Parts: sequence; C-alpha cells; structure tokens
Amino acid sequence: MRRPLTFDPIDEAGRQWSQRWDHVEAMRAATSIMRAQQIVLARVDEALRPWELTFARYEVLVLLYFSRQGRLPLGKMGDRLMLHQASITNLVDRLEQQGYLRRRPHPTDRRTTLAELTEQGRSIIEAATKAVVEARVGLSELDADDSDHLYRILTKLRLGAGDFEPDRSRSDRHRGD
Amino acid sequence: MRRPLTFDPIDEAGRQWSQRWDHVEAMRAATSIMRAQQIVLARVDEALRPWELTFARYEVLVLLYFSRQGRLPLGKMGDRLMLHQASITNLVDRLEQQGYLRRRPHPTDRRTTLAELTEQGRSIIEAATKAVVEARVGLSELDADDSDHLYRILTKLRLGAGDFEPDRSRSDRHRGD
DNA sequence: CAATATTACTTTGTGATCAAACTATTTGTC
DNA sequence: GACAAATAGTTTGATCACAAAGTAATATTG
Repeated sequence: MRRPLTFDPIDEAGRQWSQRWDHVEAMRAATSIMRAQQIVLARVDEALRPWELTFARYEVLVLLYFSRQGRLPLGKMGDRLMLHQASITNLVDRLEQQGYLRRRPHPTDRRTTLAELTEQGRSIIEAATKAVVEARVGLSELDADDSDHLYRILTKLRLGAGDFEPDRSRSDRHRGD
Repeated sequence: MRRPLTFDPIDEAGRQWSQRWDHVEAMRAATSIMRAQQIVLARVDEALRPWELTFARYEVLVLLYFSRQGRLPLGKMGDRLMLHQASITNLVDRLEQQGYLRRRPHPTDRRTTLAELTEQGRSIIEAATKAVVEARVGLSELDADDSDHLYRILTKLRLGAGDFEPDRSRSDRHRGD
C-alpha cells in the first residue's frame, strides 16, 4: 500500500513550518532522527532475524559479552543501556527462554540477580555481530566521517540529557569553574 | 533507580567493539541515533502533555494543519508520515475521541475516509506548536548548524532507505544516467 | 456484466516500552 | 537490635507500532 513519494516529506514540512514558526532546522533534524531510528532498527532487526534477536536483545548480549566474566546484575545493564527496569526484565526473560543467557543469584547480595551468558549465547553473538557489521549497523549509506560527525553532534544532546557526566576529577578541565 | 554514569557508555562500548570488530563509527552512530530518538521523543511528549498529545498524534495534526482544506485521506497521511495503515487508524481513533479531528466520508470515493481538523484541533495546534518550538523540538543543545548537518547526513540515509525519490525530471541532473 | 484484482480502511494479535505498585533484601540510624 | 529508608527485581496495566487477516468499495478485463 506504500506509495512512493517524489519529494522529501521532511523538506516539504519544513517549507510549511518556516512560514509560520521558528527553528525549522530543529524540526527537520528532530523528524529526521525519528525516521532514522526506524530505518536503523528495521535493518538491524532484519540482519538479526536468523538468531531470532532484536536490536534490544542483541545489545543485552553484547554488553554481557564485553564484561569480564560474561555476567552482570540486571540493574547495571539497565543503566548502561539506558533502559527501564521492566524492559530489562522482559529482555532477560526472553533471552533466558532462548537459552542465550541464564539468571544466577548474586553470591553475596541476595537482592540482585545476575544475567550470565551461556556457551550458546557467546557463540551466536560472534555470528550475529558478523551479520550486523556486514549491514554496517544499518548505516550503509554513511561513510566513517558522516558517522563520526553524527556521533559527535548527538553526544552533545546525550550530554545535555544527563546520560552521563564527564569525569571532571582528572585532566582536561579548562573552563574556570 | 537510575545511577548516573561517569563515562559515555557508547564511547566505552566502542572501545570494546573496536578491539574485535569493524565499523566502530557506524556502531557508535547507530547507537547514538537510537538514544537520541528516545531523548527527543521524551522531551517533545513532555512539551505536549498539556494537550494530551504525543509526538505521533501531534504530527498527524500538523500535517492536517498544513493541508489546504484541513483534511486528508488516512492513506495519504500514512505515506507522508511513514506510518503503517493500522498506526494511522489508531492515531486518528484517538484524536477523534479527543475532539481534535473528525472522520468524514470522501465526497466521491466511498472507500476513502478523510480526517478533518476540528476548530478545537486547529486552535490547539497553534498553542501546542508554541510549546514545541520553545522546547526546540527536543534539540536545545544543538545550534542551527548542528541541526542542519544532522538533517543532511540523515537525508542520505533516508534516501538510501527509499523514503522518497528525488524528482529527476526537472533540473539538476549531473551524473550521466 | 460477472469475475477478479486492487485499493482503503479496520480489526486482531504480538512485541516493546514505561510508570506505578509490589515483594524481598540490605543499609543506615538511634 | 529494631525500624525506616533505600535498593533490586518483578508484576500489572497503558500506549504505541506493526503484521496479517478481514470487510467494503472501486477498477479492470474477458
């Protein structure tokens, strides 16, 4: 049912917007981000289909894969991935059903649950990542410069949103504060 | 429960990623896009809360607002907003309940349904947009150059995803095709 | 002009996310 | 040590998006 458009709908919306309101650039950028997210998500999900993984579940596995022991508390994973507790619970439920990780009690703190990569989990991550890399993480149209630029601009945004606080205790402090 | 991070989680993930796999820049950019979308969505939704609108429903109203007669077929709105038919149906359901638009039969084609802005709909769009513009559409940390850059880079992506086909029948055709 | 295909929208079911409420455990304080 | 506050994770209920199937109307064609 999708009819192809012969014009950029965001550019067109921008034209109308700018006749009445301010900050067209922000409007165009924000709308582009929304759309870009859909595109990336769809492409990565597609690349991950053979393992029945979604981007979100894949990120959980990669995070575990990167951890020293292959296991982390659920809460810590939520912090790192900027996800809600309930979302982590759901993702881990699903990954546990799939046999890619298992829950383990924390050795000392009985409140916390650890997610631990299974052998199967570890090995599919390597295969799945190969597919994700081949798909250029959904950004095949962009070269390294474009991607870096994107990352740098969006980091300003993430910083402003309080995602993280650059560690000011060591080195590069310039502004007199 | 959110613990503040003292480092950029994407930068950290990139460090690990680059030790094993290719295309770190794409990985960082893609992850940033995912996160940026969450941030923008949360901020715009927040700005729209007084009217009980979400970004998605707001976009539907703005699209109608921009149309000559304040009414459009549901299908056309889906094309413009890159949304699935069912999503449009849901959004229009909700906006109709809220009294911001109403469904109207198409005068000649009895298959198509038009969504038509109500007076209330028209007036709240103006107020709601004021709030959205004040929030800089969720991108307060970015200047006009950043936003333009973002837009231009992401347009490459959207073009590659087949979102639209630049009209090659008129003007600027350079490459010999 | 009847059969078939296409188009427009709705319905239903599923997956993902979040907020809020809940249980269990640990930490802090007097 | 007892009790309040904080922390970890789960459960429940809402919203939103999409896929697939269903209904209705229009267009095509033999």
